[in-house]
Amino acid sequence: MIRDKILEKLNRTLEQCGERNLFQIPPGFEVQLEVPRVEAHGDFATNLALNLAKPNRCSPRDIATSFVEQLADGDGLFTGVEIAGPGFINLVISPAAWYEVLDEIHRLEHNYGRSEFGLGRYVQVEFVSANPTGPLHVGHGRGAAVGDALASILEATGHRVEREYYINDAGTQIETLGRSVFLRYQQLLGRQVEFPETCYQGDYIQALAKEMQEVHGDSHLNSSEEEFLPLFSDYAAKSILEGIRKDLEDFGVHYDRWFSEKSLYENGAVDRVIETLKASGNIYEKDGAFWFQSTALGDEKDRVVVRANGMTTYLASDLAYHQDKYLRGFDLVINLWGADHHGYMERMYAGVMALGRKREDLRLLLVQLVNLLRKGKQVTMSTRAGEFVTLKDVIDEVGRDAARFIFLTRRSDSPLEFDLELAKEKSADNPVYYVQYAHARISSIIRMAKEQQLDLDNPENLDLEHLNLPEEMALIKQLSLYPEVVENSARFLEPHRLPYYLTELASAFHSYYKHHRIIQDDLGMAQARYYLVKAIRLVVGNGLALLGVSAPEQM
RNA sequence: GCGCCUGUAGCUCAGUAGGAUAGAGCAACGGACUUCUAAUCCGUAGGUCGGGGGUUCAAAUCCUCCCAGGCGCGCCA
Repeated sequence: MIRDKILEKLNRTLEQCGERNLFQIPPGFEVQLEVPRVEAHGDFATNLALNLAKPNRCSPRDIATSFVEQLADGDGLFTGVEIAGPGFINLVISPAAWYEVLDEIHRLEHNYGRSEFGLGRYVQVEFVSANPTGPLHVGHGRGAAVGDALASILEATGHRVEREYYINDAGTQIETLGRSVFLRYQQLLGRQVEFPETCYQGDYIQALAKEMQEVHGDSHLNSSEEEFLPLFSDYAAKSILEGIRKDLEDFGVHYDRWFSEKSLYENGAVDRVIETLKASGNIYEKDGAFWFQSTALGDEKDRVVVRANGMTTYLASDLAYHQDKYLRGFDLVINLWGADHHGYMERMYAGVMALGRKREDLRLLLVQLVNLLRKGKQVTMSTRAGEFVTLKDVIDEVGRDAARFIFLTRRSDSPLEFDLELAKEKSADNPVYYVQYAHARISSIIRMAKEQQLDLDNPENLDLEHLNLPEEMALIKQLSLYPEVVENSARFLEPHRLPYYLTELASAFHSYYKHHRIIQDDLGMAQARYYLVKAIRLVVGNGLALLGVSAPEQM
């Protein structure tokens, strides 16, 4: 990579400067290299002289001058080195070095953009994890898109990744679910019973009740709670979970593991983690309950893990769950949570630390709410009343690619406005088509070249010197940034960087396409441009793949 | 009251690890299809980066106070 080459050169020069006592270099000093916003400032710029000025108590420009004098350029990487402004060193890279980017892309193909950044670190991404008490809604879709893309990006950067869904199949909400279905079941059989507001109101409950009636007839009409509850709860949760699983599959999200909360109770993991934390002094008894002393680890108050009535809280199973994660060997555990859980974050970090891990071994990412709109007007949703737009509805209406792209084109911690009408529009209003269209257009060029039986793929007579337009150089530079974009998305756990990059790349391509012909009589020129556009297609395709969005050859 | 998130163009959002003159899309206005896909392109206009202070050679970015919006503060999940 060009960036690495430059950095290496700069660091070597810096070392020389130190050896010759031209100026002092503080220990741990790192050279910063950036792509300047303004073209006139070169292809790359470094502020090293500015940063070294203070420790050396002399002017940045003097440092820059002695540095540049030492900067040997044997291999002709730079065609310009300039000191500018307060002391920036601006570097212009030779076209030959830029052309190598295209060779690299063609050589690596689908591996272009992959890196060893993660060094085999074993990472778990747990996302969606919606309670199996109702179908997935749009908000879950956002979590699904973000979690899945993030996992893919981490994979691409050398991490070993597992995608996991945590099933909250224990606890009161599952009992409520079973009770809800049972009450509807009774109603179906003609019994007048009251259906409390605390029960799940959605139509899907009726459907489940009907299924129970079909299988069991009226044999449970008079069952006691002890009898009906496990049966109805189990059936409903399993059935809803199947629906969730299918919705996610249809959305293109595949999990490596579905982890049952109930299993943590059944195999004693919850009891074990409580005992462990008691032994380590992190859990104490007060008022008949057991408390996790999370304040010692940064939380604002201590939290109950075992209630006075002997029941464990949600935190207890979550502690067991996270202990299990680390026992499975994950170096890093990432959880995507709905924004309404943010009050829960500190105790979870505290929990992880109590379990002997570092705070950084857990990363909790909040996915903010989705505001569903139709033609700019808010679509009202109320889970309690059972009125919500399900993920399935949205996918059916706007399509999987558009939905995923829109979910990913916002930072996940800021609320998202999702306009159903806009998402369906096939225009530049809708960036997903804009990016896909670039891919389709290039595919079309390739088809055309094949139809005309043009020999554009022959490496023998490929001469990249034909690519000398400013917009061609700009495109190559943009392509060279792709690996960094992927790496930074992984580093900061911010998948949204990728769709932005792809939109910009597509924009540069569309403009280029409009103004210059690829296929043309000048075969040398045609061949060079063909090489360039095919590289663009590869990068667009690679990027879309990471986002879980298809890259169509025709639109 | 306390905590977290957010505040950038009319709207939706970017802003790369503190860098040089703050960006894109949409909407508005004006243009471009006998050509490899017009789901496209070109141009114009639009800003006190919520506000005040501070740190720095340099702040949308870091610190602090204030304002506004969202969410959360249970022996609930």
